Amino acid sequence: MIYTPSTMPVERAERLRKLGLVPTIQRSAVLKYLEECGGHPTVEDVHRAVTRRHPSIARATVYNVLDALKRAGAVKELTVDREASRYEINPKPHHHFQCRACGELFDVAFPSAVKPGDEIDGHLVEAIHTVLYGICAACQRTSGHTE
Amino acid sequence: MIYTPSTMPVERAERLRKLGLVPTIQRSAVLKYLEECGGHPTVEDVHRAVTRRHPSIARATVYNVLDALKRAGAVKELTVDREASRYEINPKPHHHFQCRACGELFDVAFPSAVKPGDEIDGHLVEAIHTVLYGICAACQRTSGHTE
DNA sequence: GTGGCTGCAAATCATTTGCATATAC
DNA sequence: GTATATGCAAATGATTTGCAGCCAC
Repeated sequence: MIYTPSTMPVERAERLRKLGLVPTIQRSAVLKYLEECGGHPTVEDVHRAVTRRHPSIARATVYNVLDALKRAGAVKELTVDREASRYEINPKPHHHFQCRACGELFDVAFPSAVKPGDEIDGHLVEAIHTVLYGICAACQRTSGHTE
Repeated sequence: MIYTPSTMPVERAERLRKLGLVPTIQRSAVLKYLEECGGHPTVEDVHRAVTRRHPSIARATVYNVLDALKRAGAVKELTVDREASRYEINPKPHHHFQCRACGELFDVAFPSAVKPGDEIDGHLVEAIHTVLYGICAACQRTSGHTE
């Protein structure tokens, strides 16, 4: 097993500690990538990216790290249909739109009819997960999107 | 291979034909179960139920049948997080609520802030998939639901 | 030192696929 | 008879797990 001792910016180590996580080079690298990419990478995306600088990071470790970051509230897991999970830095509340032509996923913002704290049929709402499906702006311009 | 010749109510055979599907006993049985159960069964649920009367139905056939019914518009596939897909008879539009205590899935109705045909950031919306998470009415009465 | 993490490999689970055979019409 | 479905088994792909060795503190 190749296990690289941690060297990372002090700020990110501090950031991880504040999240209640032992700062390791793997966690630092994953967090750094998520902050920089700004999109909705899959586990594979994260693993591929992080592997460039740290070739020995295991796929299972990426799963572990993402799960730890999720439980610490630093990132959100995003599941659309049965595709591989995606992760994003926890930002202000928003929803997602997936284009059925190109498959791309977009952040979209719109008012929700329901908010955390609301009650529906006696059920207490804590979180809302909405995905819109359709044709994205770019694909509408490309002919052939109508089926 | 044991392949049972079809015997089914004329109405359901007709129903399947109107959906553009060759009526087979397997399709009839799956449709019948979905109509009767009224919930959100998984593929395994459907397979287990249908197997009682037709012991030789293959799991793969249940997948095929559900997919055919879905493409024909008779049922909807429902994915929540990374759990196994669930299927429901295509009813009037509604959303779903999942209890994080007991895991149960409920149908809920509330006005959507977005409708099919709307545009958001230039993206054309065709469908909306919303899942609410929280504590259901029954689990709120049971102490211990607050973590 | 000690408990928490990691790398690696094997296992699991839902779903898909290939193919020979049976059915609907 | 022909196109379509089914049963069965093996393959796939994402995710999880078990475990021995390493690191943070």
